[in-house]
Amino acid sequence: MTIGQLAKAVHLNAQTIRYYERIGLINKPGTNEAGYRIYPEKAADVLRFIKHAKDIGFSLKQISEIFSLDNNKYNTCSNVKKLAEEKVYEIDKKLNSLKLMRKELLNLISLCEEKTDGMECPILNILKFEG
Amino acid sequence: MTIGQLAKAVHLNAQTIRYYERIGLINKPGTNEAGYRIYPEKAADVLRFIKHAKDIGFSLKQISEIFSLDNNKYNTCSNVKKLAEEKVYEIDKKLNSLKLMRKELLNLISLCEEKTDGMECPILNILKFEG
DNA sequence: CTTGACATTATACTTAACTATAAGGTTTAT
DNA sequence: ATAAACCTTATAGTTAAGTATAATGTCAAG
Repeated sequence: MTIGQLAKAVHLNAQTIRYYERIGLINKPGTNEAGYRIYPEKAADVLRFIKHAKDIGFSLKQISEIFSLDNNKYNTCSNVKKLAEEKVYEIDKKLNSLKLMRKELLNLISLCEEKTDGMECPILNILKFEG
Repeated sequence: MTIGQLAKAVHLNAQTIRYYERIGLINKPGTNEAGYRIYPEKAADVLRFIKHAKDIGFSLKQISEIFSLDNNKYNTCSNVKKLAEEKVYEIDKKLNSLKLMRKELLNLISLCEEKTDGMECPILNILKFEG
């Protein structure tokens, strides 16, 4: 498939895909006689993987780290596995931060619910400088 | 406290704090006769809140949205509460994405563990274009 | 057989979030 | 009293991650 078809399939624009190629995040695909990039099915999976990883807060550089093992002659399955395990650990840290933030917000919300007349909004109170 | 002291307390640099003030994320504090910014204790809490929110993937703009209610004469406690509830919802979406990604990674890892001799690394296999 | 929708490269612009530099004023420590 | 370590504003530079533009080539439909 061409870059335009791929772009449509994964909801990215073609520029972005070329950009990913330029920075070495994805491999150069083969081209047809006209020099058009022709992508295999798998390319869409890779791009979806990237989008997904980005959505949850991984940088392109971090995503590259996972992929880069691919270019390394010395990589063994266990190296790759180790990196995947590190990413799981990073995800766990993010999960914990999010859960904490969630709890704090719910806490603020419940303060609001306890608010009685004449009292200032407790959330704003916490967020203001000159309290 | 001065900007330097505040910066040290929250592990940000002073430039960043001034930058936050410039973009309107935080309020201008009062100044002493020399024109030095003098911050109240609460400023550290606010900056910590910002760092925390940033860490888990909120942009400064999104954080501003929470704070901006502060400058709005019409804001009532229930508006603020509503926004906090929306943020909880955003957090929940992030949590779900992260959990999914975690599951996918663990899945890849278990494929590695099932790998037998002569087989290519299943993770790399999935991430390669020309499979 | 030409018009419009695609593709190519190369270069420049944009936004977010800093970070550094310059040119100067103030405070503290010796 | 003078040097170091702070503060001020204003301006410029940086990195990440795109997005847009220009100039040109290719392909498919009427």
